[in-house]
Amino acid sequence: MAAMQLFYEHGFNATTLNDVARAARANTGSLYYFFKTKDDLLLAVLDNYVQLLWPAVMSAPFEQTEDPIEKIFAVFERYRQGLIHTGCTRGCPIGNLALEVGDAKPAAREKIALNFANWCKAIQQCLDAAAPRFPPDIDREKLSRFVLTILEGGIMQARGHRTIRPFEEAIEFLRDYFNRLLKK
Amino acid sequence: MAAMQLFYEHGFNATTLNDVARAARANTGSLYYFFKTKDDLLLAVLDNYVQLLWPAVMSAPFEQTEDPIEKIFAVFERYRQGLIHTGCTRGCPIGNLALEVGDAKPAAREKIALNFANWCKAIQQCLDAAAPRFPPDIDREKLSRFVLTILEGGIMQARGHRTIRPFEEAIEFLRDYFNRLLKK
DNA sequence: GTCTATATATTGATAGAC
DNA sequence: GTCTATCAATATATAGAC
Repeated sequence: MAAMQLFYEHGFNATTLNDVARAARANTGSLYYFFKTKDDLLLAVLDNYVQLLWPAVMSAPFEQTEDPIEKIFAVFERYRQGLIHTGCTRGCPIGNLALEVGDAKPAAREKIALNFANWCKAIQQCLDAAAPRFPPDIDREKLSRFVLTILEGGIMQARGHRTIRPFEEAIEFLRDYFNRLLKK
Repeated sequence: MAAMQLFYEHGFNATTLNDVARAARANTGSLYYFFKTKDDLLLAVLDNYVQLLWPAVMSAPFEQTEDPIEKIFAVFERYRQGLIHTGCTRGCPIGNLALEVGDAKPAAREKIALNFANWCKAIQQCLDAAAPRFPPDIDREKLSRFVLTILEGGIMQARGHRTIRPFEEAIEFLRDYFNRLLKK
């Protein structure tokens, strides 16, 4: 799906159907055989991201280590490598779309929320696996959302400053928070 | 400045100069007397946000309490009220622009980075004022960026889910982290 | 400085041949 | 299913009167 890459690189509004068709080595007319409107194409892209969560995001980092907490940091390391690889010009495709078209397109926003929720569920699996090490009053579902908060906020600043440092610092603080949270 | 409000509500690319002119009760032709291009208008808007940091963002929350740490949470409360007031459809105008046009327009990105840096500086003033209560190995400049990370990440999820909860949870976790960090 | 009018390009989308 | 051709609308931007 060529649109996925283009929306990721330039955003939804800045990508024309001409761009999409050219990248797919087709013509604009052909696009409309598959997608009724440009918004429909966006929804298809967001559905695609839902499908890609495990194969493209979680599976590799999760296999790198047995420790559930370290799995989380392996996921962050994957995003860190992505930022470095693009010179901190691109971050999280879902986060980008959340802020660009979130409120204007209800159907898209719901799929964005689903992407967020599924991402958090994967992280919560790790937190649950380490449940005995956490204080009993810690809500691990909320904590999984806080982990995403740190990821997205760190990515945003890395892109804003075009340097990986704010993202790396965010990882360090998350590490410090976990250290203070987890039983020794 | 009408463009500021429109970029905030609909984003940069989704706002036309016609929209801006109409909101300013003028005509598109008039806009070009003040701004050479649409990108120039964006830069002016971002400059405006730099000027507004203290009068429109920091001053009121900072005056609400003497405790420097509570000043920070007063700032978060201000953003929380903003989210609630708009039904979680709008968040941080700088964050929006950072992810929508950040990499495509270098001049804009630099002004976005300046907005981020100044925001963090204000927060760091609070952290420095509470310096003796922090562990000596805590880098308060980095911590100020982590505070922004949590703000922006929390706003993003609040908008994605169209509910204030993720933002409120982020505040709770920041509070918990500070509690664990600060000397009793 | 603000207006009207318009140039030029591009947009999302459609029609119909093959 | 993919193409060519094209529509109608809209975009940014300009020219020149007042």
